[in-house]
Amino acid sequence: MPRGGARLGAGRPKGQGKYREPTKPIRIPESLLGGVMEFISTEGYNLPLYSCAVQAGFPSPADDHIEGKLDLNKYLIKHPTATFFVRAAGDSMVNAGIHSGDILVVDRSLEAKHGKIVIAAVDGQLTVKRLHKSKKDTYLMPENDNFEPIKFEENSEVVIWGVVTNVLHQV
Amino acid sequence: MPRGGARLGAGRPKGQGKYREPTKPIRIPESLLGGVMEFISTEGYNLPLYSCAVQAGFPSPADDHIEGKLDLNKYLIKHPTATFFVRAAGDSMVNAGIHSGDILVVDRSLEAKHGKIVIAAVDGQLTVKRLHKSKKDTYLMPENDNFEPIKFEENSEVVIWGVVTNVLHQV
DNA sequence: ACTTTTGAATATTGTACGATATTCTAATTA
DNA sequence: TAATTAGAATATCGTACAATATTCAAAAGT
Repeated sequence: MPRGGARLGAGRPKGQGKYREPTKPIRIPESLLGGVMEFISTEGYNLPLYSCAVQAGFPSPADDHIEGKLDLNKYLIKHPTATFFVRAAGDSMVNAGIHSGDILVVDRSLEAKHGKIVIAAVDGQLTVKRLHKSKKDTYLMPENDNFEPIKFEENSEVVIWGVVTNVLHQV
Repeated sequence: MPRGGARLGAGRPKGQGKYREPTKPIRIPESLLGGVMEFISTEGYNLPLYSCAVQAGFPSPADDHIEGKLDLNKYLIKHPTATFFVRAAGDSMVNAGIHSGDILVVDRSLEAKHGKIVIAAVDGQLTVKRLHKSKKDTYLMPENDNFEPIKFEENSEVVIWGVVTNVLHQV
């Protein structure tokens, strides 16, 4: 004998799947499969960002500190095709907060303006310096008194690779 | 009349597709579709890492500086489910390379050992300090002479949230 | 002999579909 | 009347499949 029957609200409810939301099948290159799986399982590496800043009003519980969610790749990399990293060596830029071993995020698509910290190839060697432009000359300035400025000649072997946007320091 | 015919090597060659390699269809939650697309188009945000370090032998062209490829999320986040970020405020840790406005990567799964920089909630307020453990006492030490150490009592309102692994500084 | 045309062969790709999982309610049972 | 059960309804998921794209070389044309 029949049981159940036509009625409103029968059937499996939406959002009961593995991801609690609808999905779409798309094709993934095999080499990126693992990465995509991880990307999904971490929800796109969107991790919470809290704030140390003093809150208005009375001292508040933990949740009130939350500022939002952050994906480091999206936060640090504005132009994926124009970005690369450089591992800093030496202490010529400690005053700018760049220590030996730090990873520098470099954007090749940004204009190398006066005052920006840039990566330059000098004599086939990569160096990180602050760009100092005046009406007459352009210099690559270290931020450490033990090092000498490098004069930037138009037809010299000095090539600016890109502008440093962030420093990743290991504590 | 028939043309062509059975023969070796006929047909579309492998690796001619959009991704130059075989693909597999998998289901993606709709909310992550955009992120996954971006992830694929940037090949998993794997960007080149160059080295400033002095190379052995004669000055070398650009390619010789390459150290490999780097995905920031993988590099900075070892335990995705236990990691969160904190935006630093104030100057109490400048000597440790932490400036106001920096993003701190915090791993909740690491043990807060002596000497580690930690995020702690003190009076409902998040602060970043260096953990100083001696036989008798535990202190939260600022790395700036203008600030006072905070004594860590077992039953106090001080709770350690996690260990700072990296500092992301904007130049 | 060289060029062009044409169908065969095979990789690629988006999506339709069968199988499964889950939940609801009416019918049945205690 | 309350607890249980079976069938209906519908979302979900992996993958098979049809349609497409691309290349190759034999046949036809010049």
